[in-house]
Amino acid sequence: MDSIQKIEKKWQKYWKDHHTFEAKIDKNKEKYYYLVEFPYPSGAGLHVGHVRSYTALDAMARKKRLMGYNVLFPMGWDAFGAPAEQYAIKNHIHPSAAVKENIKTFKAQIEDLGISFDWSREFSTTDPEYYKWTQWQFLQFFKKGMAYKAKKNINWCPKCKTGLSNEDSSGGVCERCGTQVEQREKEQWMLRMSDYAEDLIEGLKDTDFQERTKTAQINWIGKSVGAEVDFKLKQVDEKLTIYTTRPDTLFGVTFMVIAPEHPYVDLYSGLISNMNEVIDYREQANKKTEFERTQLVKDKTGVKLEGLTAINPVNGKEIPIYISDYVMMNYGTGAIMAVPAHDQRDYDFAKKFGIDIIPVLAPVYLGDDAPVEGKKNTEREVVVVVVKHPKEDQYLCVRYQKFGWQSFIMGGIEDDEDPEGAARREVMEETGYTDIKNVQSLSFVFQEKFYAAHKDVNRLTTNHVLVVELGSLEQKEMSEEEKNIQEPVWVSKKELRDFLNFETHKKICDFLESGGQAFIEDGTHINSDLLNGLNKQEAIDTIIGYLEEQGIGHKKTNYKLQDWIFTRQRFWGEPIPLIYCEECGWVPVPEEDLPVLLPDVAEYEPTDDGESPLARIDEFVNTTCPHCGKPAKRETDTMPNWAGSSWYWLRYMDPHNDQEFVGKDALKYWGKVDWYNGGMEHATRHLLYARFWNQFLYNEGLVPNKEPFKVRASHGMILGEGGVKMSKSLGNVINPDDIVSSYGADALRTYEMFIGDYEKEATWSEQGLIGCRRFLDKVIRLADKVVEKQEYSKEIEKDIHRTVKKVTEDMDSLKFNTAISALMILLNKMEKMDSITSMDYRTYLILLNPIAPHLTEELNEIHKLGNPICESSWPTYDDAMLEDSEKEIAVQVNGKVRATITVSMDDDDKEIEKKAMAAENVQKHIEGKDVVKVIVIKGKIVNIVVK
RNA sequence: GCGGGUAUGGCGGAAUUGGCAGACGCACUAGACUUAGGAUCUAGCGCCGCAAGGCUUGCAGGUUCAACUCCUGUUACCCGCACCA
Repeated sequence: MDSIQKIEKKWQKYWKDHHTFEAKIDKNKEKYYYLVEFPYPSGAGLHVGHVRSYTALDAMARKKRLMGYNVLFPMGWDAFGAPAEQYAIKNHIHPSAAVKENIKTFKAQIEDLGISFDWSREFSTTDPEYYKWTQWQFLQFFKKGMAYKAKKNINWCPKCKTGLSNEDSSGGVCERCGTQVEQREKEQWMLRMSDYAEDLIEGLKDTDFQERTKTAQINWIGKSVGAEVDFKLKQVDEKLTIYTTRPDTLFGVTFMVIAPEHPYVDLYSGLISNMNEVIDYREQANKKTEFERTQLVKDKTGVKLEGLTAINPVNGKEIPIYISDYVMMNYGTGAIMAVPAHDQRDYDFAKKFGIDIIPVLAPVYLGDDAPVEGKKNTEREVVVVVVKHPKEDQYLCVRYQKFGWQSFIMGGIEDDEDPEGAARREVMEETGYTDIKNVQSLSFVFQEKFYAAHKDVNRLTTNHVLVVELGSLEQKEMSEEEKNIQEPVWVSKKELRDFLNFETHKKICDFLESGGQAFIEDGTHINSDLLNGLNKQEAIDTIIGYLEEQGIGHKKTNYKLQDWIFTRQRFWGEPIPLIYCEECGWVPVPEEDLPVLLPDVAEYEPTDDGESPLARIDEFVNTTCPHCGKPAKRETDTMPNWAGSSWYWLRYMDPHNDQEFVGKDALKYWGKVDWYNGGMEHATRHLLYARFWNQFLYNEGLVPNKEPFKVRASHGMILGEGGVKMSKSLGNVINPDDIVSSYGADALRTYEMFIGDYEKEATWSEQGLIGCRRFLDKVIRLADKVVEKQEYSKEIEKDIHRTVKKVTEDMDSLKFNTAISALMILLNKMEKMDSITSMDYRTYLILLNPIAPHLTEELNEIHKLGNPICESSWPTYDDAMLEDSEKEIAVQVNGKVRATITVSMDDDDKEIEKKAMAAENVQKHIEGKDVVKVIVIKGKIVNIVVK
């Protein structure tokens, strides 16, 4: 046999010469469209991670073809972007030259792997024939008002000297270089992606994406349902509109916060007496990077607007207004109502600024004695008083002898009392301490439902928790009788939890220890007028109804998803095909003038002034208005590198069409991508952009499906030996070329498919690779046993059918590792036989072909087993051949395996039971015991239960 | 903080969806053979134990004749989002 490399080259040439993998529209065949994310052709060349996903889809594609499907499996290049530009800047050559060079390397590497891409459909996003249509589609957005230019604060990377979309500056750093982004005001082209927020969530239902991909998208879109509420300003006849998801807590509003950039700050600067302080704060906030704003989460800052207040629309209370950078201008209305009792951020702010905290929602606990049905229901307002020792770290508790209660001091609030008064009275009455220095009401209120045995009624108590400080231990005399009813006890902080026998009082300990926190869970509304007694959801519905009735608010859904910033101030991207005319405004370049080509000059450096390098090229900039013919200027910003990848799968269907971006017939036949493979890092960027783009085209009637992709799968990363990420600096990068030249492409492919769960990370192991090479060598040696015969060997006939089934199913669900394992098992069996038939061998080779295509073709040819495998069909299996007539099953005694017995498929349960009981070791374990039960699961197991 | 995920021998990982845990591969051990290699073949290989046997799927409970699998709680790690009201 020739060397591995020679064989691989030979078959690669064969497939190329015979156009084996070129897809043609064939209405008699069912289509299947496999897509793998096209790479950015970097100078570093192919990575073993690319090999993993390309091979996986290649294996599925090859198998589907053998099964008779018309498979589209294309490849191309996503070549706009920074690295090529950097290279060009350094070496003063046009980026397209560098791109051309890199593509050549990449393509040769992929061809060496024997991936069955249809190269007749290859293109690069940087080809003018391609980006002509990217520009054309941008104009469709423009014409529908879906692209607009807006001056706004954008994310600016000072290193790359370009604006970035929110998706590209996630976490406040530039996706490309990791630099902290700054906020810069700039005019930018935007695509109205936020209009599609709901559709992008809804559309997920029509896809089979992995759960993690769906949730990543849903989180990014960030839908929240709430209400907008208008608060009148006291000093002027104007209202401040806020957005909240918790309109049910409206009665607990004690202040409001607006974003530092909120327009009201300037609008009402005349009314604000501390404007200097406010402006100061705003400037500081502006200087903070996104990073600083989010890193200092805990520490709230802000300034009160003196002289400007709002009125709570539901109770008429006057409410102070603050500015603070914890409220963002770009979400909701840039203003919030603050309810410190029920929002942690508001709570932190209120604590820092000494603002009131009013609980309006109380948790409801069930007492130890549950309410009894049929008993009278009564309600009571109650205080629970935590008394601090004046010197020691101790708390005053009470032992209520009669009921065995050990608790804080408790008591009812009388009609003419407030909670504070009740607290004072109860402390004095029950414990005799009189020197009460200070009573503080905690923002902790809870309700408890229980059966009050001493009164024989059901009770619902609303418990107000107060903290009392004593000035001294001055105490009035208490009678023995009183002490017998209730005995005051000082308990140290450490023993407090053990002493208290009320669960609710332990919760008070939690609250005190945590330093206080907002209550954000569900409960029952209190202090809330029409909402009292309702739970969270009921109250939200009720109050929204009320607000709408009164015309002071309405239900509102908000999304975090924002419009797509679609311009970059860089050279190496698609020029935006628009012209600015003093007379006519923005005018699209006429379709017949597309593409607007990137000029061919040697100045690619980005500029500090935020202008694209294209702005320096007069011949490019100066043109005439297509509308009125007067002198006009071209847009000089370019598109982001996500533009070209937002529709490339459509172009593959019809890549050479110079009349349309894709022909109708091709669209109709190939439809949507059936299986799309790509990296997890694109779950919220490329994948969202692509879906948005496609949905827009769908709404314009330009494509037949609203969702472009059916299945989305992603491969796990391949880590270097030792489980660390492969990186140049660690020097542990595996170059696929080296592996191919020393072990062969088939061995590399087999190994990468065998390495583990396709969707999880995997660690590279040279030894593992060698193991796979050995496996292929064994397959070669197996040929020595072959005798010509057109039927399966009786001995392994069933094994072959089972393996066909296993491999067929596993390969469709990315379980390549178990498919290969099944093939190894079958191989081990065949190796033990004296001879195998040519049909055994050929079937085996076809099953292995999708994984190791070169070797299997070669063996098939040199042993004259039949047509080239790529021109043959996938084997089928017979269900009747899957089961053995006899089977070994386990016999358990009390769940422990004690023996195995051989049963025939025709044996009935009685027969099996008889055999099980007869087994020697079973006898030993049931001897002298009662057989309680015998469970026979046919074909699986017998379990004998004894006592 | 919110959301998603993972946890099984020395290692990568299997387990028909509740039915013999550790398939298959790697590493390792012993032996055979040789053309001395990235060999090949045979046997062994979760842990404790001479054995009988016992223990074992992150940890603690529960349901069941039977739990890696279902339920409750808990820990650790990974990923995504995050002052989003």
